[in-house]
Amino acid sequence: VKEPHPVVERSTIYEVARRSGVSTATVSRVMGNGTGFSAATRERVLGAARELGWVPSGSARGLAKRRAGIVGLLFPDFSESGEAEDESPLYVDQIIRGAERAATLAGDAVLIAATRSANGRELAFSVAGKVDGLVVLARSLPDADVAALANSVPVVLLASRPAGSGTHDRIGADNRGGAQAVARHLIDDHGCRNLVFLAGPSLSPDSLERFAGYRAALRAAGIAAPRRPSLTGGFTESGGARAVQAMLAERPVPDAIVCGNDEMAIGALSVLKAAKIKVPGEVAVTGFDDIAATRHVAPPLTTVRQPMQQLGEQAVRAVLDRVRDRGAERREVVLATELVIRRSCGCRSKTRREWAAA
Amino acid sequence: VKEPHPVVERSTIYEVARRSGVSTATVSRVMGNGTGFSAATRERVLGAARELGWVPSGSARGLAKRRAGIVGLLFPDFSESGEAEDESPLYVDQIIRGAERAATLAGDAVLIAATRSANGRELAFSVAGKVDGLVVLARSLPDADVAALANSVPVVLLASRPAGSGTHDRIGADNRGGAQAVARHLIDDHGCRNLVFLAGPSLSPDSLERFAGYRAALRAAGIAAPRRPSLTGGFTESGGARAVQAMLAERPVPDAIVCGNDEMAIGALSVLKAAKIKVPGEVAVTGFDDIAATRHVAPPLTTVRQPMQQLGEQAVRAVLDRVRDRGAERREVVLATELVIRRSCGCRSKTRREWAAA
DNA sequence: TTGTAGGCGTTATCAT
DNA sequence: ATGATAACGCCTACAA
Repeated sequence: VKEPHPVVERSTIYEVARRSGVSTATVSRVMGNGTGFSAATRERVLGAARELGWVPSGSARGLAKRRAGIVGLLFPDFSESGEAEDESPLYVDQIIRGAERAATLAGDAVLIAATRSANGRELAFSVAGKVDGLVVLARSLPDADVAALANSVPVVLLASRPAGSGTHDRIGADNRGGAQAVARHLIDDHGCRNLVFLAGPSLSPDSLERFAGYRAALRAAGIAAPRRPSLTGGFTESGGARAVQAMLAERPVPDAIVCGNDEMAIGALSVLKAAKIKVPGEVAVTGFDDIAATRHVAPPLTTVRQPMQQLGEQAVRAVLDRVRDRGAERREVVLATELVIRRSCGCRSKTRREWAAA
Repeated sequence: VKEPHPVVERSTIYEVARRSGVSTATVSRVMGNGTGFSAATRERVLGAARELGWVPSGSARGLAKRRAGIVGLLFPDFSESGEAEDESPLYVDQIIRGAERAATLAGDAVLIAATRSANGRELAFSVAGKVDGLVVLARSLPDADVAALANSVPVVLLASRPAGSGTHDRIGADNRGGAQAVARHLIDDHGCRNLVFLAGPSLSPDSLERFAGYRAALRAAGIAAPRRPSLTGGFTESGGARAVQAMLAERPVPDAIVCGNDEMAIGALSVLKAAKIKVPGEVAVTGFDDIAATRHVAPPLTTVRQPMQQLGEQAVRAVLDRVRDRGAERREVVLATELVIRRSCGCRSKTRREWAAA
């Protein structure tokens, strides 16, 4: 059976103009929320447009206005890189949501593209042509490619290496401060002295910064800390589980395991449970990001909240601003992170403030 | 301090042509992965492009080829509709991921836009102009608007009302079958006779279908079932919690609570726990979707897996196919769902098959 | 292999 | 308030 499908040959402004008895200029005026036409004309034009199912071509419009009304978001997708499991996908999803919100609010749309294994460079330049500006999430592309990209279109770096990383606008979260805060809490409020840090991918700026904050806290407490993280879990749940498993086989249980993100902490929790090691009784565990699952695991995870949606929002706002004024001063925004105390650190739902008071 | 920012005035094909000593036609050829030029020319052109930081304008290209190389994804965002909490955001995020993957694979990009309270119609038509085709997630727009949209651009419905819903292509999951499967499992394998269904938003096609499947299972077992769900939780965790809370105050604890999605089931679990009602001991609880958190709650949630990424993938594949051949036969795809047995139903990690064997 | 030139659908500048 | 009419930056026959 051959089902007839309504063929929609896209109509043009000319047809609308003819049908409504005006010039294309007038049609353009009523569509471009401009002014300079009577109410009657407006209705006629809108009516004709509706009848023809016409919507102005974004391409033609973009060409004429030299503005596509689209901002791109480039992020890395590691889901095919060996691991069957995605690497902190929730983090990226939140950023996407934030970006979408800010863009829509500004009357723009957002184009998303995940750079995978090899296609990165090519993909990046493909989307660069379609957008007015680009926000590039950390580890989406090699630095050289990012530099080249920035030579073709306004680029804002997201969650990348802080400062000195070049001449681009940059939005990020205070990873260092957040990590330092959890570690300090563990040390000061729970008396931990023997801690270990479970790091993410070695080239993750986030992981690097968090480790730096962790070290700073230890240093401040006069506790020796290794120069490099002793444990590595690739930011995934299974990676975190494996790392802790291995640790258990090699050394005594520490006072606390400070994890580079929530997924790894959750993985840690599960192997600790399987090994019948009590959390937080025998060892405290903390995460980073504050993804939804942190509230559901047992015990609820103490972690550091990162304003993920805001990161996305601020990033597109930054590109949009730069698109409007390419000569503007370079922007560098660091959003605050917040210690979220639950049970896995040893607290019983007390807030940080209550601890301070005690 | 006024930091100088590298101003990137976008260059054009003309400048590249001049700089590399060829015509614009040749430049176009080497960019459009076409053929018809010597290796030497190619290098010269590419070099000039790189030096100028030139990438072909998507707008100009789209206008000339009558193809933007972009497909749009429209989804609803309920996060501002009173509830502070998002409604099953994870579901949408997965679909976005799938859509992105399929689009990138096809050499296209995907534009995302969330329809909120009022902006819906306007937003939809705005993105319609920027894309070659549109996948519209259920409840993004009133039916009338969808119909109007489809009159302007190829539209594929995602997770919407099945069949008869008009003349659009449609991709969905077997919600009915999945719901029927869990319910049957509860009845046949766990001897439940007194079940209740916790529904989502009343106009959610997914919720409707799941309830229908639930009823079918009861009917098949000779159990009376109400025509309409007795409990409603708006697909959110807090909504699910409230609904179960209310239920507890009004009637005896049932044998099982079949939830319309995982978030509500998780909410149910938490109030049940607070009320010291044992799951699955006193009451079984099941979810739908199989989001990540289902594995972390206690007890792990028995649920129905829905291939969320695949939904997104298939949907963009469908639009892309339709863009290529507007006269093609209408497509209607229903992806299979899968019963995922964990502990909240009363099973001890047994698979469905093992139950069948027993 | 390469160049010429018309056209793609809008917007915007001048006129009127 | 409305109409002509150049751009806008690229693609693609058609020629050479």
